Amino acid sequence: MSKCGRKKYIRTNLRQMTMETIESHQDGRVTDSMAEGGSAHMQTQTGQNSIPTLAQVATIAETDESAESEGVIDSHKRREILSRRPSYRKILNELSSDVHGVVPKIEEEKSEEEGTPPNIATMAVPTSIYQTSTGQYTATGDMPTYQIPAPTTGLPQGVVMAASPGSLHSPQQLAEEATRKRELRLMKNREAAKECRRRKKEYVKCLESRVAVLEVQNKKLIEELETLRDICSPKAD
DNA sequence: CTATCGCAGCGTCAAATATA
DNA sequence: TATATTTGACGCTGCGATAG
Repeated sequence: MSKCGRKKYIRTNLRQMTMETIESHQDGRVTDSMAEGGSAHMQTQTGQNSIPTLAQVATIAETDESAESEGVIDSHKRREILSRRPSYRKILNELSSDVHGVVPKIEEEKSEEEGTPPNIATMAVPTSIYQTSTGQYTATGDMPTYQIPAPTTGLPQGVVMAASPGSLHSPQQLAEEATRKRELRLMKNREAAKECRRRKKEYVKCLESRVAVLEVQNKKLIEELETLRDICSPKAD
């Protein structure tokens, strides 16, 4: 693996560790029990648990160091270990149903009916609500105000719709059709990847703001506890 | 000035997941 | 179940910071 690729791999592990930590703190459950119960996590279709535990992830990161020198772990094995989590949208929605007001909620896309401009979703974020191209989010943290170009609903300019399959005759036409389909697929995936990365960034921001909120809450509760202790058990002087 | 590093973003592939 | 969508992983590029 290249230096860059490996760096990103470790980063991914750290993200999973962070999520496990945050979610465990959120509802007081330990990570393993979350994987078992009806939480936001899910199992893959093959029945394998999609969530590596903290220890597993740490082990992965450590073993990867040695594996790099040995050149042992291939990408397939990694994929098995780091199998996919639910989408960011899903995770956030799950979290938001647990803790209202603390976690932003990603709603389904309905910008068209709500009369938003065709290409720009204005992000007026005075306090705790912000909107994205995929819908409306709420957040308690200090979210930046910015504009996100809404995804184009139709095909981008320059894309010509396919002729009906029945109209194709020669092998050359079939090849052209295959090429066109591939280009269309690549273009759609390109856009999807951009959108996915944008969602991921929002997701990370939401988690960060949530951490900030919870830290403040924690601090207040500790102070409150100290106060109550002082009241209940005054020092005998 | 040049080499190196760290980071962010992009395009692509492949697999997991969602949906019709 | 077939198809569409989503996202992790990878490799690559460009940019700014820093050391030599």
